[in-house]
Amino acid sequence: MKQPQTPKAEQTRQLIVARAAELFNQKGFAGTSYQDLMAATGVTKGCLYGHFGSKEELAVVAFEYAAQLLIDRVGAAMAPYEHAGQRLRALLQFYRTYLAHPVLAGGCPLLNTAVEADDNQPALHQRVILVLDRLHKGVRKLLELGQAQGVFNPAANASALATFFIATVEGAILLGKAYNQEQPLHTVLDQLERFLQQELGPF
Amino acid sequence: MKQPQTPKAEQTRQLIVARAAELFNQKGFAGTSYQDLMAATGVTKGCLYGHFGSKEELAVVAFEYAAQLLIDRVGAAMAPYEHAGQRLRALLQFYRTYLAHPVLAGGCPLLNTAVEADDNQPALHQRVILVLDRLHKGVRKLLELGQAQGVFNPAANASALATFFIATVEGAILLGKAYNQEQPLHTVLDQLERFLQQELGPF
DNA sequence: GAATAAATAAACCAATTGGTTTATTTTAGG
DNA sequence: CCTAAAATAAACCAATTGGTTTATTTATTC
Repeated sequence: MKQPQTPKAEQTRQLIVARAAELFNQKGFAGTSYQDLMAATGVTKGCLYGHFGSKEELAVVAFEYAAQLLIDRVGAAMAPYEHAGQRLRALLQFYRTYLAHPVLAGGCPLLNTAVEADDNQPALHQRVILVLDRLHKGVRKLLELGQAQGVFNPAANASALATFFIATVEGAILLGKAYNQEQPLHTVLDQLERFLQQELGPF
Repeated sequence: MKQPQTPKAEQTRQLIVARAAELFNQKGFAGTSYQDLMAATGVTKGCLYGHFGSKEELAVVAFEYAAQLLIDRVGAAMAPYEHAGQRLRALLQFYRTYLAHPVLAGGCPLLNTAVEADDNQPALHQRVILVLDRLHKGVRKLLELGQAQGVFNPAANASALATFFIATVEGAILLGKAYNQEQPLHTVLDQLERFLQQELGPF
């Protein structure tokens, strides 16, 4: 059953990917069965296998979809600004609303997939690293932009701060989800902002 | 098959718990089957069911074992010191060696279990929260001790810093495991230490 | 060494797993 | 409207899942 990619087929494929991404994000790879996928997509097993050769293949495509969604949302949050300080504030603000407006039901796909994949799914694990790299590069470039603009302390270690930013934000989401409360998320982001203000200068 | 808890039975039980804790920590709850458990423990399915009524029951006991192990190790790392600054340094040092000397194969059980359980296993999720609370309390008390000893800035928000500490450390472990490198872990912990120095004063 | 407890081996269970195939129906586009 | 593509329904697969039972063997106490 080859799919010569008619518009309709492409649309079905996208629906599958979007719903699968949510399911995997909530239940994990091992915890998601084809029955779950059929129920969530409203599509037949035959149709699923028509589009994706295996659960793993679907999971990889779904993760890349989720990761792109995340990156797009982060980008959109910062898009209105060009001043690096404003962009950084927008980025922090994006994560402040993460529990209320998650990119995907089930929390952060980067966090969830990283944890499950690192010991078990090499294909997914590899993609997680690529996305972490993209995210790190994005944050680092933002900090370097601010340094070039003269608004951030030029002596700050942009790369190390980007690493720290990602770790802290992911930890904050972990706590927020675990407690199902905004408070720990806000607490952590407030402290993170303090720290950044101090390393980069006021922004 | 009731187990009137003879010393031998207790010993077998502990072996099961220890090995199961590692397995669950590596493969997750959904990803671990009784076949896996039998292989890892070297014990029969009948024996497993003799000691634990279900996979979930075993997973809960195994998580509590892992969590206690973590708390004990953290405590042991700080035990040699009574000066709060030294204790805090020991705590940071403990996490610096976390990848090389993890409490349990598969990374941090708190991180792993929190991520998988929050949407799927209410029994485990509940225990995760209890352990996060204990950990938070421990860190907070350490900071308050330092304030009482006059070595930490008394104006610092001990509770918020404790939350921040846990989030950042878990995020650091996440990155270290994802990249399978010590570098991100060290980078994050170095920045965390800088921040703490600044909030608490030099220690 | 006898009594007892613990563990094994293995058969058994119904349900589900990931995955395949095929004939049929639905749908879309030229 | 007709063709080709897409999706369905359903049967099928062997393997595995979590879980139970029972008779037997192995250890461990006292």
